Amino acid sequence: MKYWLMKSEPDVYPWSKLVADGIGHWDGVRNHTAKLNLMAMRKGDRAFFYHSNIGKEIVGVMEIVGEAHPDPTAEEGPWVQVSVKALAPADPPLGLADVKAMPELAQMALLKYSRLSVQPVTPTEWKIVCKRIGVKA
DNA sequence: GCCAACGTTGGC
DNA sequence: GCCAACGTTGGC
Repeated sequence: MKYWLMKSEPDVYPWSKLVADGIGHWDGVRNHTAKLNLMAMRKGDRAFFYHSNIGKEIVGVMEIVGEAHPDPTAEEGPWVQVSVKALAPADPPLGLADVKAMPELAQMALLKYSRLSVQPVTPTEWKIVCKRIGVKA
């Protein structure tokens, strides 16, 4: 199983909307590195839901329930989306400032590649973050 | 509102 | 193929 972190601006698509929807389609990704990560996802992988811009915190955990397939919102180019399902909310959420304050998370892509919207998380990082957000890893 | 990082575009 | 200009993301 692989682990990921996916960003969404909460005024565009917040965690609460995914919870309400049940299953969500992660579309709109227009960056090649992010696309490669989407294509590497497999059913059963887990991902953190991160609110960018507003909140700047990890707010929940998702499961990948549908592997990469064509993104219908893409007007040109072969972009892809995946399907996700909310598993558990972060209680409490883990803010960007908290991540920065934890030396053991200093290598997270969240800090190193701050503009990448779909990024991998190592199993070690996954475990550490889960512990902090009250979610069973 | 500003700025750093970084991707994309277009002239040459 | 290089690089300047420009656009976008996202933190502060």
